[in-house]
Amino acid sequence: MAEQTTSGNPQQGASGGAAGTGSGYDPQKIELKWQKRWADARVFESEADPSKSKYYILEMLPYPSGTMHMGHMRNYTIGDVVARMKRMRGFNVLHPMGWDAFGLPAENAAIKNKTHPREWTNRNVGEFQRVLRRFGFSYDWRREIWTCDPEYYRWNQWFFLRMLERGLAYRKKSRVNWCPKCCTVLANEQVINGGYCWRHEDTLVETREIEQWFLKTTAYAEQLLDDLKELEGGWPERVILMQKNWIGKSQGAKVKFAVADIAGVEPIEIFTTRIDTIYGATALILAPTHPLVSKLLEGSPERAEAEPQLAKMRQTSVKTEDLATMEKEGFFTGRYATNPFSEEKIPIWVGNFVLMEYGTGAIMAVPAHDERDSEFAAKYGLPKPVVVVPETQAPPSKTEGGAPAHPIEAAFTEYGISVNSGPFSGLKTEDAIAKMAAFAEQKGFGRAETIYRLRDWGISRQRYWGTPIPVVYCAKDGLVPVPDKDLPVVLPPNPKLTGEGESPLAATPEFVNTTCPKCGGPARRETDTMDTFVDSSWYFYRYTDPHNDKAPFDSAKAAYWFPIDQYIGGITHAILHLLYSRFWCKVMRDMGLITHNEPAARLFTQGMVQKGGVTMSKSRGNVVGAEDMAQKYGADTGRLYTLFAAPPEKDLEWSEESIEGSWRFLNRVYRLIERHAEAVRGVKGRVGKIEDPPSKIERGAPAPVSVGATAKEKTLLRKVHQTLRRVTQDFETRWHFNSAIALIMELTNAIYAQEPLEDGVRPEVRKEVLELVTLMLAPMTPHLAEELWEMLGHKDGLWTVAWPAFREDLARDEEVEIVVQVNGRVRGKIKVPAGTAEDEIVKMAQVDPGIAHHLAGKRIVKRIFVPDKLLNLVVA
RNA sequence: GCCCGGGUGGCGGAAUGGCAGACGCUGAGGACUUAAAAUCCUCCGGGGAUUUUUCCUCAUGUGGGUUCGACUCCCACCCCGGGCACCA
Repeated sequence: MAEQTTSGNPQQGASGGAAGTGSGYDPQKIELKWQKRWADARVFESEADPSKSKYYILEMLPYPSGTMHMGHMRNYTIGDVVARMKRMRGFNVLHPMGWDAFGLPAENAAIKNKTHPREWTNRNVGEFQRVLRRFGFSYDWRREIWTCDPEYYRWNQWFFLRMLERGLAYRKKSRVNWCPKCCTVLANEQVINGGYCWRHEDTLVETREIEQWFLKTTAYAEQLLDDLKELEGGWPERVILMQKNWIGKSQGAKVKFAVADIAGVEPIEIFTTRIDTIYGATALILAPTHPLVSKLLEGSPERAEAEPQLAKMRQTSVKTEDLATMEKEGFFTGRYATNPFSEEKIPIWVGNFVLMEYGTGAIMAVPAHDERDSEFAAKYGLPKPVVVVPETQAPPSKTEGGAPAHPIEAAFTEYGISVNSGPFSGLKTEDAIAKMAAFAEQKGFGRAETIYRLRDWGISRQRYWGTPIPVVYCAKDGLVPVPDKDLPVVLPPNPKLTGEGESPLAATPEFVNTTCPKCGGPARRETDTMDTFVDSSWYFYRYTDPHNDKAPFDSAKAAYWFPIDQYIGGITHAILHLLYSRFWCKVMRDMGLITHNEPAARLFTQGMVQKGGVTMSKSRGNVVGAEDMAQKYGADTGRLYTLFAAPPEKDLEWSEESIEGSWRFLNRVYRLIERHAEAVRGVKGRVGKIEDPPSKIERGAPAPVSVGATAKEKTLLRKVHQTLRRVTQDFETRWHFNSAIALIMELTNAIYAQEPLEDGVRPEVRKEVLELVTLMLAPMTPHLAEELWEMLGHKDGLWTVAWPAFREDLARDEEVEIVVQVNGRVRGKIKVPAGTAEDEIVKMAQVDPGIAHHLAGKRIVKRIFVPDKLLNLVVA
């Protein structure tokens, strides 16, 4: 930003008045002026009103950290354009903003600077607020939310208690991901790149066993999957797919294998999607962390050899990315299990590729029909009996037992026909799966079952800057929920934050020591705080009723505003935030707070802003500060460029050179209107108001000159109404803001081409044209548009004005250019009055010298005619 | 490995079966100016023909296909980005 010191510098141009750009466009002055007017007129404040059509548009709430840069602004700019457009379209728009204000960075900063996390948070929120206001976004600031406000997080606690009552919150000891830098537990989803902390991408995550609080997201697995259907068409396909994969539904069967030879050991339960291949199982393989492993090794002849290997497997860090390529390793436990179908004894192994977290932590190995098992079997010399053959390859006979003459090399994993499978031989795979599962259930050693990859949501964090979990532990009464009337359980004001050892709350006696709500005796408070994804799982409901102190929100208000009509945010939240929000919504529905199934009807994921080919971020040091931007060019130029440089869903490469183009364009528009403002000021202009019905808005467009219009006037009116038609489309249906801006630029160029307008264009036509330019820009560059609107002689602010309706009669072309092709190649163009008949155009084409010589000596065998557009003559 | 995106001038991008490269940036030239900036105008994919006007031809990652006509639809492949991944 610094090296631009030519006198074309907009800052000089702006502050120096007419110098620099040669126009009086001074964004610093007009932007502040209009922001103040909007605030004074309370333009963006809205209330639930069932008599009005509502539109709830929401951008994901930011985590206020560091400097706000143009990467942040893209999200809000897109949202603001849509919000303002919908306002102009007469919708009652809810467009709120708030702060994801709890979280680790605040606490880490506090540790580093020996301050309180609140100070860091306050400072950052202050900066973010200032920048968002500086950009003129149309938020209803009365609804602002800070998630670290006790009046907000008390409802996190309230929800937690409700979930506890419903059995959706529970405590269990579990292996957790522990980040040594954060000194806290991470959710599985916060472990990225196969074993690294999501905040410290260079820090390997360890595992520890701790008592944790969980929310039972798995109880809703089927609904979370099923209701994705409701989102089709409204959410990006890939987000739906990512959610689907994350939930990971898998239909199969669980089967119990009895352990042979040793008494008192419970059977080993495996999960398989291919129970039909069970006659081909040549081993059971357990996860290294499977609870039965030690029991099996006890007294086993293989124990001495096995134990060191087991120890090694258990400690190997779980780097998932290596997992996929890692050599499959295993060892024999010295024990055998009985295949309940074949009664065969098969060896029990332990394998490093079997995951305790998925299924039952144990599998049956079927080397002939599974890739991994095949690989494993090859390495350790396990047999590979074939039990399924392709349907095309007719089974020789219902052979009983015995492997085929030659072992197969590759595993056959497709469906086919069962062979060598006892009474199930000869069945098609689908039938075999159904019959064998039924058989297992009938005999009591198994059943068909559906499992999910989705796991319960671990919400415990051993940190200070989050929502305290509202339970106490009493020696007499055990775990006791804090009664609603005692909420919120507030954070102690002066914690000792060291970043080491136990959690800060545990180290604060005045917080920990309390009395039992049941017996009044001494008790200890829970010292874990909640994952901040809890805060963001329902904040958009609070916006509908932000100051309610009786309930998280009023159901009637939520019913009016919900579902969110348009949610906008980064693809980075495609899984976690959205999945948790969907879960929360379903829980609230089951509690009777709301009636809908899904919180957001439409989701838009905008692309990232990059500089130098990488995503703009503070840590990469390639940010373009939003405030610097506003100071140099003004907010409107920043907004316009962000919209113009790329379509909103694609990544945007920031270019200091290109932005000059947006700045120049706005100046060009300003000069144009400045030049004609005086002459048109007294003329009657547009009258369409936001609250008017569509028919009146249409009439609001003056029909100034259908009689006696000059050629210039016709050209201008046609161009402006054609532009309006296409821009309206780009805004409403496609969100192609970049091409909408291109169209307005083209229009501006066309107006300039007709200068001097005084010569042959009456003031009322000039006014119509300039007003439409202004209105089309209004959602994108609202400050400039207000200023221009005022210059054009309007007393009422633009916020009272409706989006204009285009006039079909004015947009229609009188003369069109027909493209003439011969055999599909363009050979000429003919200008004709609109609506000219095909035959006529063919005649003209045949005598057109440029076209005629392509037809010479040939016969026209076919004609394709697109009225007012194209004629294709096929010749032979 | 599987699943999504995407590949168009020097650059960002436009064109949802009908003139490929709109619009903007960069660059070149011109006007204005004592000069510079700003502003305004013109040109700007490759090759070829032509004295100019102009005409032909190739070109949207590669190779096929459908069609009167393909950046657009279909098939195969290559490359780039993202997601998932011993999921039993």
